[in-house]
Amino acid sequence: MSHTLGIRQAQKQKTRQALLDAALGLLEEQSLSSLGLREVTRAVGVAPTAFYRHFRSTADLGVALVEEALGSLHPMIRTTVSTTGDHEERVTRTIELIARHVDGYPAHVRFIARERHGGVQPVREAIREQLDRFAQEVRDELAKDPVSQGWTGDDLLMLAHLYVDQMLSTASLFLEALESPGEEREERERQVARVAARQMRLIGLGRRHWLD
Amino acid sequence: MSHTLGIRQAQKQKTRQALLDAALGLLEEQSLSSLGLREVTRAVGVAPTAFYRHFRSTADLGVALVEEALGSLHPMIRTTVSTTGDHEERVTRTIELIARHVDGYPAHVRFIARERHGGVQPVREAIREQLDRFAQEVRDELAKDPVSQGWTGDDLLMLAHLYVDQMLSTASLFLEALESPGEEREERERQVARVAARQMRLIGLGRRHWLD
DNA sequence: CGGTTGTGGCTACAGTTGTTCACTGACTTC
DNA sequence: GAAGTCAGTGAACAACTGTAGCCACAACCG
Repeated sequence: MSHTLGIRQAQKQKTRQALLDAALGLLEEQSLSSLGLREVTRAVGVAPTAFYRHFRSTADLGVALVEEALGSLHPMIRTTVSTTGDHEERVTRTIELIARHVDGYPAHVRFIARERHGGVQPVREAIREQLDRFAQEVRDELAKDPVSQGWTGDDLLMLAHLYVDQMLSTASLFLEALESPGEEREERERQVARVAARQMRLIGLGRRHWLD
Repeated sequence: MSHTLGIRQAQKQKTRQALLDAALGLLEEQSLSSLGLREVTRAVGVAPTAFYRHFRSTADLGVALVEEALGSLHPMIRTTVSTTGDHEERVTRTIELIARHVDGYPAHVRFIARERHGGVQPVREAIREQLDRFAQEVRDELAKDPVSQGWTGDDLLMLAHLYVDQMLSTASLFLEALESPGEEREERERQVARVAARQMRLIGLGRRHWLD
């Protein structure tokens, strides 16, 4: 299926990616609704009008960024939730994975947290769509677990949403810890991991006693 | 203690409040980091320079808005968490209260949800400060409950944070429901209330089995 | 090879922005 | 009642914004 792009298409993808990267960098200290098209092109080193060859507007670029930040995350979610082992083990592994992802893609995480409730409607919707998909996937994995016997699909979905929200909230806290002055950082990361682990453990307890 | 303001001070407070109100209105469809000072003064009907008599910058105005949106909410939190009755009853009453608050002050709720992770650092910090205070207050109320016997202060605080996050997330969902086209609105509100109630019930279950 | 396509550059335009300065005139204080 | 304070005004500034029209030139296709 993979068609080798012509030199032309390849160059276009390259500048497009440069625009996305530059925008993501600029969004570390402002929100999308204040991001200017000229600002982005200036950072890349292309003419302002070149922007239109790739995106209709900055809102459009924002939607593309959502895809980039969350689109490739679905397989990761599925495997994380479905890994075997006892509950305690799964909790620590999930949190470790979140921490690693935040370390690897801090700008993406910040972007999602910021624009989830941000001022640009199409971007908000794109994020909500992706998160809803996450919740559905988590529910599907939870359904396979023997603990879920007797649960209604509705209840499984509400638990899945709780997990997804919890994961995103934890990611955001890891991000804050990441921005701490050097010496405090590790300590704050450990504390975030500790609190998050106990919260997930508590939710897991509620889950096990749901049908009492 | 309450000193009657002179006519002058009263007028000043009045325009200050007008600026805050106008800003809150404008922030329904954009984020603080893109809010212009001239935009605000234009909406109020005063000269741009008048803005400086009240705020150093729009970020400064944002911090004032945080105070207005959350400052007066502390007594409400305390009484809500501490009300007597069985757990089920408390859950539905809390959610009812959140729904009512979102109905009464939708712009404030939107502002907090939007700027909690927004692009303006001083505002983010102001919100975090207030939410941390909420968590501490919730912990203090939880500590009085006999169910909390044997709990460490640390564990109570982590549970309190879970509750606060859950409340804010629920408020944001109510807000989305509020913006639905007329006929769907009530139905979506009911669904949000139902899911939120079950999530809080599940957390409550985890809480009761924490020390097993 | 020759014609077509399309990415990106350049110039220009009309609006907007934050901030400054000197100012007015109603209120407050002595 | 005179002197002082200070919220709000108006004009001017340089810098910035999104968008339009036209052009260059490298890559593509027949």
